Amino acid sequence: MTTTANIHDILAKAGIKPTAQRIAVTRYLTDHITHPCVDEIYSHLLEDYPTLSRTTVYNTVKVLHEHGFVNAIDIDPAEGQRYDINTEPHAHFICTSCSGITDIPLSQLPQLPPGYEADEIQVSYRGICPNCRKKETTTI
Amino acid sequence: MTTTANIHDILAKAGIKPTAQRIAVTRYLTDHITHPCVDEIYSHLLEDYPTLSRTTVYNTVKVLHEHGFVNAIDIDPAEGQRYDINTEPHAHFICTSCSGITDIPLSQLPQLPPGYEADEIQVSYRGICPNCRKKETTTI
DNA sequence: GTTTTATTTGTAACGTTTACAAAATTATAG
DNA sequence: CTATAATTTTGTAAACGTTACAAATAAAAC
Repeated sequence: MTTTANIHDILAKAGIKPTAQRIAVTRYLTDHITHPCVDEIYSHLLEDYPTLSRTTVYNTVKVLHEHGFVNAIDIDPAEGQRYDINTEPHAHFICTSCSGITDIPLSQLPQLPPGYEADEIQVSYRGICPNCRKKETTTI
Repeated sequence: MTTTANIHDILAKAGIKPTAQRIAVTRYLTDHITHPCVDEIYSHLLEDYPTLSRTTVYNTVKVLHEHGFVNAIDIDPAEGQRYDINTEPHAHFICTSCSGITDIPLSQLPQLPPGYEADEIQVSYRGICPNCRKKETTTI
């Protein structure tokens, strides 16, 4: 279980000053593994931190990303960048019907030709998720 | 070889009225497989089509995408969506040093769990390309 | 040739993100 | 403990890619 105290220590150990705002953002990301965008994090935290600024959330996810604590995932430029605290290699399935994002395990990573070395891999699928396919066939 | 006449017929056959602008945009994409963004297409075509509108380029790539003639690739939300006339499954290697995008063959597609069916797959790597790695080791 | 339809154009607006400076907070030194 | 310095947060303004929309243009249908 990732408590506030844990997050405090993890940030401090990485040289990131563990301010209340940074802990809150990190906590939101660990508690909501739904690949939220900045605005989602911001509006949810606003209830508990009424003075929170959107810029602070942008700054924080940037710091977290630079330290490798989160992955920035490029799904749709139109709706803003999303962030994923799960940095284990895995794929994302984006349902074109319900817009839901499902984590898909990657049994084996696609290989790169010799000479290339990757720091980050992103694999994303687009299609109809099993849930929406079910609805389609039963209601139509 | 893909001539203007070819493109004309391909668009017409798909039910897309082959206007001069649409042919020009499609031609640019077939001649420049460098995954250009809308603005790149627009500014290059502006020389030959001085009245061309950015909106027309947006409209055209949208139509081409809807008909499956191009893939929209999500690389960096900050710099706009890129388009790829090569719709064969392949990966993209983005060099964090020179920002170049290299096409990488995909020997085998990552598998999806049962129940999922994908219309589109995107695989992207981020790292240092062989070219930049060479420069690093020789100049430093 | 006139009417209808489709396309192009240009401007305005939208949403996400960055730049920036002022305010607030936290750390450091005496 | 107080004064100073450094860092962080905040809020506004601006940048950027993109979309909405209506007027202008071009093409098609009759």
